[in-house]
Amino acid sequence: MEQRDYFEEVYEVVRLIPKGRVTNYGTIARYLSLRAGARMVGWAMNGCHNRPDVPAHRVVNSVGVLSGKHFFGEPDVMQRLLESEGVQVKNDKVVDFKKVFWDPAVELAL
DNA sequence: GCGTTGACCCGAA
DNA sequence: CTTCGGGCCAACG
Repeated sequence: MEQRDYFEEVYEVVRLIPKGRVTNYGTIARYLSLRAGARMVGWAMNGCHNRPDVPAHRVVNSVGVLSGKHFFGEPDVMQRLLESEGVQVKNDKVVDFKKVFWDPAVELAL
C-alpha cells in the first residue's frame, strides 16, 4: 500500500541493529540484494521519521561517518545517540567502526 | 515524461 | 592523498 517491500525490509534490518552497534548502507543493500544500491537505503531512511522505530543513527556510510546526522534536526543529535549507546564518535566518525560494525549477513546468519 | 537531486559505493586516474 | 565517473532507483519541479 504505502510502503515498498524493500523499504520495509530496510527498516526491519535497521530495527534489528543491536545497541552499541552500527552498520552501513551498502551492507544492508547487499544483504537485501537491493540492486538499487545504497542510495535507496538512504531514501528509505529519508522516510524513517514515518516509521515507529528506525534507529537511523545506527546507520552510517562505509567509512563510519555520520552522513545523515544533519537530518536528525541537529547535527549533534546523532552523535549523542550513538555515544549514549556506547558507540564512541569522533569528528562525526564512529570510533572503532570495525568493532561496532554490525553485519546482518553474519549476525543474523547464526 | 525529463532533468536534477539524494542520509551511497566502488573503481580508476 | 584527491578528484572524477558510473551505477542503481525514487521523489520533486
